[in-house]
Amino acid sequence: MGIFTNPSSPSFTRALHIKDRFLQSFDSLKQLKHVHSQLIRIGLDQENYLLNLLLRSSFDFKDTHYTRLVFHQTHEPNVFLWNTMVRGLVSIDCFKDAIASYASMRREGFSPTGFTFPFVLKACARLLDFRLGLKLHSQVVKLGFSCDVFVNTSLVSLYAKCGYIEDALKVFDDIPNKNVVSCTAIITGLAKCGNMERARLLFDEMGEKDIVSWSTMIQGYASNGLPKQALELFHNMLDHGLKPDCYAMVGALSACARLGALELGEWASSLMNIDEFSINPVLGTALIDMYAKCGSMTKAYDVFKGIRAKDRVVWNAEISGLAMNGHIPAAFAVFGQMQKYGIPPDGNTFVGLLCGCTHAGLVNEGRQYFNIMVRILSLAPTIEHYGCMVDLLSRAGLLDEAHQLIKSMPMEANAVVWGSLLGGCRLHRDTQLAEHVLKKLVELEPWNAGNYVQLSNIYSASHKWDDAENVRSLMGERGMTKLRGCSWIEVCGIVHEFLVGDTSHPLSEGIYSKLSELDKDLRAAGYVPTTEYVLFDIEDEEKEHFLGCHSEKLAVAFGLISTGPAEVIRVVKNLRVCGDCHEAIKLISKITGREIIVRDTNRFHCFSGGTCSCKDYW
DNA sequence: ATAGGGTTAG
Repeated sequence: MGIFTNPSSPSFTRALHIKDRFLQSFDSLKQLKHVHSQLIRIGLDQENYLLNLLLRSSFDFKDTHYTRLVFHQTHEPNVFLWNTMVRGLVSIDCFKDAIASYASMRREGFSPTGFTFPFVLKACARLLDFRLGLKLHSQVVKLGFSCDVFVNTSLVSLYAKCGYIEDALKVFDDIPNKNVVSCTAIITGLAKCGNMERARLLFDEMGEKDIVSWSTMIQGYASNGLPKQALELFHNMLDHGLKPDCYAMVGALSACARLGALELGEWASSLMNIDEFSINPVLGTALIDMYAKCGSMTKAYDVFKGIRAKDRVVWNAEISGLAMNGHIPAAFAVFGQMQKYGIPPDGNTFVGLLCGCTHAGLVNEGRQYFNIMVRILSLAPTIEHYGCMVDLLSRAGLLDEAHQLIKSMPMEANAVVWGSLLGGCRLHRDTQLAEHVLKKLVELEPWNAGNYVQLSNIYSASHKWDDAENVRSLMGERGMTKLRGCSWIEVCGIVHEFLVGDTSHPLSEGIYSKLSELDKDLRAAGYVPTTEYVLFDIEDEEKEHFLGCHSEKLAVAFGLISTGPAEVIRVVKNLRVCGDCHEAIKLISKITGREIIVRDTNRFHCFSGGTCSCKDYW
């Protein structure tokens, strides 16, 4: 029996006093230890209720040494103390220790309670240990917790995190009293495996929605490449009178980043106290990334400067942003700063740096960074690093060396790597190697129509008519639908979408008359439309007249007629920018004196005064 | 007398 059962005991008031002290927070471990010493002095240091509060507070300081000391000095730990131990270890990310602690608890003969399982299952989920999960699940059943909604929600989350969505669904379906949390757990799992339709059905069926469920859906759309749906839901959430939390904000910002929707992104960020972005590095990173992907590095840098506790991810986002926007010396300088501040770089840091080298064609610098990473820092290069190196070498025309590197890689090359080599083939007009690469790409991405189109174009150009025809019929057999080129432009906070040859826009007439006006100007400037790009074109479209109707041209023309003369025109395209359009947009930037930024699947093209920041390589 | 499950950026 504990001290609180006997109010007449002389220690009762002192125990109450100490209990109240535990309900406040502690500024330092020293303060906590002081209260511990008081417990010992007044002889209450074996009072399990108070010890449990002490143990719980001790985890705030992430000092497992002291935590263990408290626990081991307890003569007769009860199940509350064991649960607190497991929970605390999970809360400080010591998942293996948490599981070990659970094992000790069982060895000591304690039977887990309904509270124990959520903690230990969470540890298991974070370790992605499916086998242990199965064992725990059978204990859950054996000990009679199969109807506990808390325990089952943890199981759903565990299976979903490990990628076993069917098992997760099975557990979920059998939960008798589902609630908003268990629904959110399964929605997370469905979103993770890309099944947003089913996730949405469940979401719409949920009676009660809270900020977590909204945020989960928004984030699910954003990370599954459905940014418009993400933003639509974000608006819905606001209409329901909910204020975005940092999770919803990160989802909305990443959707804006994908769409290149700068104004929307700034509007979204204005819904949150601006200080939050300086205090929370996750939020800050999302905002940097949004600005970077919208081509606005000046603003990204302001955010970056303001973030108080810059972790490695913050630094990486800034470096990558600068690199992808072509500010290479600045990217190198920020890397220098990062080292000065003693933040050790990781693999992602080097992806950013190598991407910068590729952008600027700095072959030697790229080789140096690769060596620093591998030889000095002993970081194992991933396929992304090889992709950057292949890109770098290919761009410089070192196609053989790039091809050799692919063959010598410790892993199988993926489509990105082969795609980089193909870029080099395109730039340096090597159709033979391109044919080889495209065959690989068709194998690796049988669903990607662009590869078939390019391969067939190359066959046609080298008069291999039969091969060309075979590729075409293969496309037909596989029921391929060509991915239609699609571009977005945001004007006054509204995202306008254009498809190839689109005439559905309300201002379509104005857009096309602007295009024919530009056509005259371009011809007067001596521009001759080129057909050689057709060879490597991924959009299989008739080019019956110059300045045809590729989506990026439509979007640019719309930008010209609907924005002020000093505004930057920002277009985002879902495919690589077409070569012909690229030439045309360069000249449009010269004739109109406008700055035009086109982000395609590979990189930024900043057109200004008749040239492009990509130096005609993409 | 004590506690619990679900959501974020590269």
